[in-house]
Amino acid sequence: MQVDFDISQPIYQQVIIEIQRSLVRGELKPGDKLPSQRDLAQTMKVNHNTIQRAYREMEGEGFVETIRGMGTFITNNPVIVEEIRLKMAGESIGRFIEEMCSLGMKGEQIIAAVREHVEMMEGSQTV
Amino acid sequence: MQVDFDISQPIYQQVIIEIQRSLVRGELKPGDKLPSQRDLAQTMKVNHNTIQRAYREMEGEGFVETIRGMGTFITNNPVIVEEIRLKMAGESIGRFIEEMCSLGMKGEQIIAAVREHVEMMEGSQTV
Amino acid sequence: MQVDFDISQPIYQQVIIEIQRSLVRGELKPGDKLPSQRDLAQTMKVNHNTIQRAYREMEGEGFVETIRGMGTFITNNPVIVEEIRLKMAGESIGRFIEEMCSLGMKGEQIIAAVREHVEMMEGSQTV
Amino acid sequence: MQVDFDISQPIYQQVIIEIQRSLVRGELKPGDKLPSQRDLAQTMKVNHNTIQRAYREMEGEGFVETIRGMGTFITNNPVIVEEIRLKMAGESIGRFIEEMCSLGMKGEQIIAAVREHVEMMEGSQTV
DNA sequence: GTGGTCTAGACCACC
DNA sequence: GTGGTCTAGACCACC
Repeated sequence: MQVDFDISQPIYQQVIIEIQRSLVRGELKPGDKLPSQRDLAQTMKVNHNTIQRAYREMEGEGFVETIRGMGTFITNNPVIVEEIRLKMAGESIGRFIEEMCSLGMKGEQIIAAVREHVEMMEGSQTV
Repeated sequence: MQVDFDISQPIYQQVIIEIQRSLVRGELKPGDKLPSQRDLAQTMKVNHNTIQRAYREMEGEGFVETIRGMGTFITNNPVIVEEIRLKMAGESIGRFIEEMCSLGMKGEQIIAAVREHVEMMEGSQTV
Repeated sequence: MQVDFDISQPIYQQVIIEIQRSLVRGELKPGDKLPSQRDLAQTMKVNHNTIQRAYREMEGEGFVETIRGMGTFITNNPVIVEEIRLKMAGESIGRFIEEMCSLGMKGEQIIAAVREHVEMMEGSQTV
Repeated sequence: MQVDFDISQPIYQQVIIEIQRSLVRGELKPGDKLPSQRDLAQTMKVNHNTIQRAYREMEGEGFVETIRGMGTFITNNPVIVEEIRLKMAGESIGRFIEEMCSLGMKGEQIIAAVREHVEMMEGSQTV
């Protein structure tokens, strides 16, 4: 879980996104233990308080649970995987549509452009 | 044209993108003179070689023209605005679809999700 | 808002309680601006991060709203005063009943003892 | 008998309360010998003069008796258990009603709120 | 070992 | 001026 950080976003948010991606990709599963705050801090070369902030935010969203003295765990509820996936997809779509609008494209044009791109990709993959 | 830079991409590319955005937004027009390399370097607080690299890349794409002793100008051809717009839209769509695929979503799902989001936005504005 | 801290509870929680009490007592009202994080930190002789933690927790509960560069404000909704009052009363009752149970008293005994005490007080105040 | 101390109250009083709680919980019985002042001081990590002060106060209340050369004993009278229980309950009720009044609640409301809370607890356990 | 709290102090973004 | 982020490091509680 070694990543380079972006200056355009707080580190703790990038930590959250990395963990959520791992969950969506299936590398982490509901009930799994996350690395200890200090360990992950060392691995990611950031301060333990920064990891704690990330873990605490995720706890506030019900995505992880912290048991004092034991560690932090992905909430043991299979539903969260789908929840996180949808949340991340929604954010991705939001950013994308904003970008397209700033390029002067309107709703129908955006949908058409995405469809075109998708069909092009599927065509090239002989689906 | 004050921006914050991202460490995830060379600065000269970010400079190019900023200039292209200005063109698409209509703040720059075909035939307009760009700031001198040293002026822009100062404004953007980057090294003037970085600006030079950006201008040279754009010249290679036929997007700008440098006239010795006069400065650098947006190519005086109205068509380039649309070209740039489409190029940027295509890049944006590419990144977006890549993100969605990494979240496990497939072609039709992506199109449906975008349509849903667009309709939601239009619904809340048109009514 | 000068208080002495208790070692039995985190400082940031004590800060939250002090602010909630001020609200319930009417010294603070919905919409009021709280002291800036740095100012309150200085007044209370704690670190600004400790105050920030308190403010952030309250924001998570929808009790205050922070506007970057402007400050932190009690949520401008009269309903919260009653919400906070009920929340604090509930916590108070919970602690009390726990204490009484640890003294071996049961439900009806506790109610009877409270009633007795209340009537004694009201009697002595000529109500 | 390991406890954390509160700065809001003299330590010797906290020592007294701990001993009284042990009696009410049945961990100590009338006639039992208390630890020696120096032993208890070491266990509780406080100065032995603090323990001496606590023992002396309790002796003043007739709750313990010190026999020169033998040690300090809980007064060998079964009635004291009930006395202590009632005294502690009374203090607890007093603090509680003060808290509720400071939240703007009046006598009947307080009784109603306690009854509600108690019934809720019993409902969830009896069923 | 694991998380929780706190500090002092730095630097940033927005106004 | 106001909040936001981050660090290094301390000390604590619980196991």
